[in-house]
Amino acid sequence: MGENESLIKSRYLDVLIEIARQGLNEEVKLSTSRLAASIGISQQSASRIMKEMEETGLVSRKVFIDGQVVKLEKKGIDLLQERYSELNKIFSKKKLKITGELVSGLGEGRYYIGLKGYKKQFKDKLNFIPYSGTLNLRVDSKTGRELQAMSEFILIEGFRTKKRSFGGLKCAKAKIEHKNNQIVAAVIKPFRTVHGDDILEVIAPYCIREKLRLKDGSRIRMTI
Amino acid sequence: MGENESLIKSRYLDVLIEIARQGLNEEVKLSTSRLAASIGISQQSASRIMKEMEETGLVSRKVFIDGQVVKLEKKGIDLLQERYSELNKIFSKKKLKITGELVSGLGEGRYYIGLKGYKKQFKDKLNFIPYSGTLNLRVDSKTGRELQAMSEFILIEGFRTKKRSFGGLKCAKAKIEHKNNQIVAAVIKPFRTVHGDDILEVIAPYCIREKLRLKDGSRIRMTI
DNA sequence: ATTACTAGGTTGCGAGTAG
DNA sequence: TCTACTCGCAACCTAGTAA
Repeated sequence: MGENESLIKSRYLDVLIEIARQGLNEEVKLSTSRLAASIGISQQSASRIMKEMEETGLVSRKVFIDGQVVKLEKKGIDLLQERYSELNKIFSKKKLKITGELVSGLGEGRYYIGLKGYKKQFKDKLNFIPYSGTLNLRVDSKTGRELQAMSEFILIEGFRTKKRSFGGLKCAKAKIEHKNNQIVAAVIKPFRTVHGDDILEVIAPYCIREKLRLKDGSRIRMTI
Repeated sequence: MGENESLIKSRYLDVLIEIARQGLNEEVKLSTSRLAASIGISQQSASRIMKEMEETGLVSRKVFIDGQVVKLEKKGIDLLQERYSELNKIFSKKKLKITGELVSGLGEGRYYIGLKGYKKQFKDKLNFIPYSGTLNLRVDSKTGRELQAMSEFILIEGFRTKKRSFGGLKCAKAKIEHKNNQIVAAVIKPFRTVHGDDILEVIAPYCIREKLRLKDGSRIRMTI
């Protein structure tokens, strides 16, 4: 029944790159033995793979008695571009440097963070179990908005108990900088909150306020 | 005899990317089944592959009874970065747009291009057999220098006959733009030349001057 | 010099399952 | 849940070779 086997073998990517090096939008001469040598397989395998890639529509070929020319097809170029943008996302993550001033909260953070419905998600998604309490930081509102504009948030889902429902929140892993050390933490942004953009709620595996002997007005630096 | 098998399987790259998405320099939780699901293999294969990658030194792991955390090692990050820069080179090749004015040459281009020692290399490396003659283009010297500064040249080696030796040259594939068509060509840059940076010698599969009915002073546009 | 077939060995895969 | 073992079978590899 010839199922639509559209899974692309990882190996194909090596070949696509090898072709692309020589030309992205043109026919290039690439013999099976040269390809074989450059990606470290046998000439026979190179031959088979190029045939497969042609069948899959990644490349088109013109095979002659004394060689072949090959050209990347849209599907092949798309695959390369997808990989490129994945890697781009990984390596060009721009770090946000934030400086803020410690302020008093209302103390309700302590209550919410402790709830099981959130706690398990924090553990799974942030990779630490937060201390039951939040650190409230005042930042200038430009920085606050920049943070809001960030795309890469981790989502913590809301949940409901018999008595009431609790809203979701998004958060971003952060590192608090302190005497050349970095302390793992996270900024949380509840979807429903009383705070404006200029107040950040920060959680961490333990009580930062005590650990770093901070008091209201202390300045804290963080990277996100 | 346990040879130093340091060939990296293509599949490993998929895994490295998957880890890197979650954190480049930190321990991340990544269960074998979640990895399996996200790159489209079985849990068993994911388990085997992660073990292999640990042995190869691409990642380090801490395996617990109920999961594992994994962290990219230098070798793993290097591999990702290498790939990234390969793709970067491919996609961020900045195209040079050149406009020039046709001028008369000394006619010696015709002689050199025709020599077998060059001709075969042109065929192999440029993918066309050039018409025996060059098109001389005057460009402004800023453009000329930009071209010289380009990194990606194809090298044509010099050679010697019984009588004399002929010097090498570098060249760059180019497209001549003419009435919405692009004509394959190449700019050649002999290492020893009488021309300054402001004169480009262009070769093509046929006589451009006749084909496009050009005469001295005609303006030509090219992308490299 | 090419491409690519066949043949037979090797590696990789994942279902089943233990811990 | 988790990791990871065994094992049968499928996929993949390359040497030899034809064209």
